[in-house]
Amino acid sequence: MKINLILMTTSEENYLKVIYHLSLVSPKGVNTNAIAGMLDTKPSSVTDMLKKLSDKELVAYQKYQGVTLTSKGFHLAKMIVRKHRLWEVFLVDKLNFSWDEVHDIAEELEHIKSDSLINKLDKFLGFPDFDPHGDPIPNADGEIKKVNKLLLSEVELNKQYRCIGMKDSSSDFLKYLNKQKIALGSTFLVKEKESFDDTLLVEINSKEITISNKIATNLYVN
Amino acid sequence: MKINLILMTTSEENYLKVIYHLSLVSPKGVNTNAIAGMLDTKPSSVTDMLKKLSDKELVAYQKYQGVTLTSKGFHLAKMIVRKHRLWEVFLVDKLNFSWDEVHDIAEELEHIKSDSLINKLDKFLGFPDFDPHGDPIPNADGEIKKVNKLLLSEVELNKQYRCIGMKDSSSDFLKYLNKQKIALGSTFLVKEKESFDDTLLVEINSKEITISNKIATNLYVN
DNA sequence: TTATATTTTTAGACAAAACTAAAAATAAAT
DNA sequence: ATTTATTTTTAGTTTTGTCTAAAAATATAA
Repeated sequence: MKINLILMTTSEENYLKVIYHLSLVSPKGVNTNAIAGMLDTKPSSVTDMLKKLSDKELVAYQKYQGVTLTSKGFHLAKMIVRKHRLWEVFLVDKLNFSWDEVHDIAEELEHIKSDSLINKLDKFLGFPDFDPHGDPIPNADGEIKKVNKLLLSEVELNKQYRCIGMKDSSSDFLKYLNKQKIALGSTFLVKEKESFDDTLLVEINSKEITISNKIATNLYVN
Repeated sequence: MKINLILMTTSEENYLKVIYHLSLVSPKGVNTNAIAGMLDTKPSSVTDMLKKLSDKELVAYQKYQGVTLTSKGFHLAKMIVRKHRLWEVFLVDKLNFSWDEVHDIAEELEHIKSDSLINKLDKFLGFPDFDPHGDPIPNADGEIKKVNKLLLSEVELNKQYRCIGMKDSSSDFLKYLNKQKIALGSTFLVKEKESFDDTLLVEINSKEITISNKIATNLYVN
């Protein structure tokens, strides 16, 4: 699929990316308000942009019915996600940023338009499959490595698990994890689950700590 | 000088950069038409932008009299040039782009807004003093390493010189140099100068070639 | 010095992407 | 099935950066 000819503005790319992320949760159709919320903009602005994206055949849009991505739009969205995550790997692995600092910078870098740039970057980084938060990096064809993962809140007691990603990659959450010395690859063993509030007693890096349900529902393990 | 608080659009940055480059040649004042030519835009658009930049106190602008950069504008311009050239080093040294491919990509990368990014990149690259075309890279304070250089067209006969930069860094010129196997660091020895058209007979990398005056006036040596 | 040419600026218009406020459609609740 | 609430869209503005066409200033030439 050669669709690099399509010239996209930064704004269009941001909409496409948000629709992509939201459609992973609600594949039936993404609503205007949800998009507006994610982009910190007004629903009326979203409607305008949906018409534009629809004209470009990147989304299927019916008034009042929400949007879905077309295959073109889906592929393009994955390419933007690919760029974002590759740049995050670069920032952490090569420039020594910490994982809670890279999102905003990658948010800018993802809009640089050059296929050869991103493919050379990919090679330079050793074709990584996952970004610093454990999110999968689509390859040049848009293919994504699937990994079976479950939330820490759903695991069996007294079995070893390994941290492989975060559902929430906000700076605040990542800083909390830093404080608790939880990182990608940390091993978890859930010893007890408090039935009242689902708080977990977890052995992590051979130290025991308690983890709230809110935290546990944002950590992926396998 | 802390002027990172000033938020600049990509367009404003491009104007500032062009005014910087032009003012190195005509320090008395840069004219509207010259700016329009460099940015491939209309003089009327330039006038509009000069007013904007003047309001921000980045340029000193008097109707019909051309512009000069203020110290604020001068520093900001050097920071943009710094980013451009550091990204060029990254593209060539780390991603293995050739020197004639990097300009357009660096043109986009130079507008990424993050001081820590550019300073970490600088460190990652080993604090280079020159970009792949031999142009000096301003440091974080805006200081530029001065090097005494002269044009190949101005050198004495039968003396060794080393290529240290190009006046013209266009892709076409760089491709010509590739073909002639001329690169940064190549050694030149001018054996003859044709008085009629100033064509040079040059020994370069122990091979003799003739070099037109146009080429010779675009190569810096020392 | 007056006429001509060039450069620069003004005035008004346009497209992109956002906004506000009001209207219309859909969903939820009585 | 109405009424009420929520969501979404329309209509009309705004801002940024561009444009064209015309006017004004400056530079060049006769």
